[in-house]
Amino acid sequence: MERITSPDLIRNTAEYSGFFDYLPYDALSYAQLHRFDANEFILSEGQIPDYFYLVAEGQAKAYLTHSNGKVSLVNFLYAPCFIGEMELLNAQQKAVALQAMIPVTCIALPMQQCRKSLLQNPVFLRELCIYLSKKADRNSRIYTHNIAYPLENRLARFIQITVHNEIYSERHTEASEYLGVTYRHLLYVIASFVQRGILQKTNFGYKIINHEALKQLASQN
Amino acid sequence: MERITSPDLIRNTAEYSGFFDYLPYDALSYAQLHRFDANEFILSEGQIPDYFYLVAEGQAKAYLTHSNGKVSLVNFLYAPCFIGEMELLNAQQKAVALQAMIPVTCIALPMQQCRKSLLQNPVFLRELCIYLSKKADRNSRIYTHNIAYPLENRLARFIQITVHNEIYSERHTEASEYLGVTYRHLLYVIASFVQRGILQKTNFGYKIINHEALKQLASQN
DNA sequence: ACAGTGATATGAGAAATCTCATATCACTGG
DNA sequence: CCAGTGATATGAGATTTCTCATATCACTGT
Repeated sequence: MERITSPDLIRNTAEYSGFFDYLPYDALSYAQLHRFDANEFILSEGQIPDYFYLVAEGQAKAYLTHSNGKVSLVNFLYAPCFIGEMELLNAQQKAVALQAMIPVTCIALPMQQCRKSLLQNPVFLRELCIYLSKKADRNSRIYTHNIAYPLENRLARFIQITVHNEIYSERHTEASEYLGVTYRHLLYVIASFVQRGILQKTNFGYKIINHEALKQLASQN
Repeated sequence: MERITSPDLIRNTAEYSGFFDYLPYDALSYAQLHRFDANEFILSEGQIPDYFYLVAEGQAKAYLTHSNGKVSLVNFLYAPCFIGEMELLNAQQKAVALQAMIPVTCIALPMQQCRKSLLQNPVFLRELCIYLSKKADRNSRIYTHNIAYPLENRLARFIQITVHNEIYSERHTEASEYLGVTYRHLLYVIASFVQRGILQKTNFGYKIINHEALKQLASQN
């Protein structure tokens, strides 16, 4: 983790990410930038964070470990988002692990110094409420969809969400974790999509050939 | 739905439920009580609520309809909780349907008159943040558990959560909806529990006979 | 009393998903 | 260059879960 304390850089980042509009001025005066490399752990599981993070750039994945030792991917976090809000609110549960998937840049606010100011600021609290309510809603819908549909529909949807330049290139290991199925089963369904002329394997991923069929599968929601 | 406007009754309810401590006084002056009978719809799907509800008593279930017409149970709501927070925050997504499972009593705050006051009150906003963050966390853990474990573990856990006086008596229709499995499959696993001496069928539900075995199954998390 | 409706219960075959095994490829560090 | 590691890919059998069908029970309203 790299720490940056240059006020100009912090301010630029805050403005660029949109966080500047609702951060109290005195909280911002304590801010640092924390940069994490890809694959670095932003937080390990159960760790109590010293900083409230506003994720300005990057994405991460959240893990939790079940009591039988099995590790599950909970979800992906995409900037702009928050990390540590439960601890900020003194409402902590056992923290999940967070691992950067690509380089991640956070505006880091030390909790001790900033908690009071943040928790008395209605502008900030409203934004936090909006973020949390959307997060809760989105997760509920994802969860409900996952329970209701077989993998082929869920994968189609996942492909639509993650496709870039017509190419689906997520790591199967991560996709299977996220979709809650075995690697083998994911591969089986992908092979089925290829056999059905929906996807075509290329050197750098899978190209979507039949958008309509994919859309049909994805829209079973 | 029954409306009550008696200030004494409203105040008593607010105090009893704990909501009184963080409702702005001026919001409370607009409050009503709304009472819903069991099975009554508190909100239908997609309905934009006129009131922000603080659920003081009772429980409800939340449904959403997928694009293929399939209806899924999203989760159960237990008092004390909120209804309509996304609309209050002007962050509405398509609303889920909410149906009372038992009689439900809500403190009803008209959004138009109360929004401004509520959204400027740090005490209220903090409570809302805490509620939303716990809700998001709890849902994520439930979702992750559901994806990671087969039905027998999930059912064991569900039984532990809902058992009353040693008796599990949830309606199979609701349990199967909630657990995201077919009725038949739920019945199959329950029959398996009975055959294994974990549960015993009685006239009014299933009695837990082997607590240790149930605990073992439930704690695979 | 009876029809209608929702809840409960079982059997059987089909389909989705898991588990295990095996192999190849790509990248990294020594 | 090579060993180690993680990612990708396939086959096959086992297990979990779904679908369909059927029947009975309990309750409600006419």
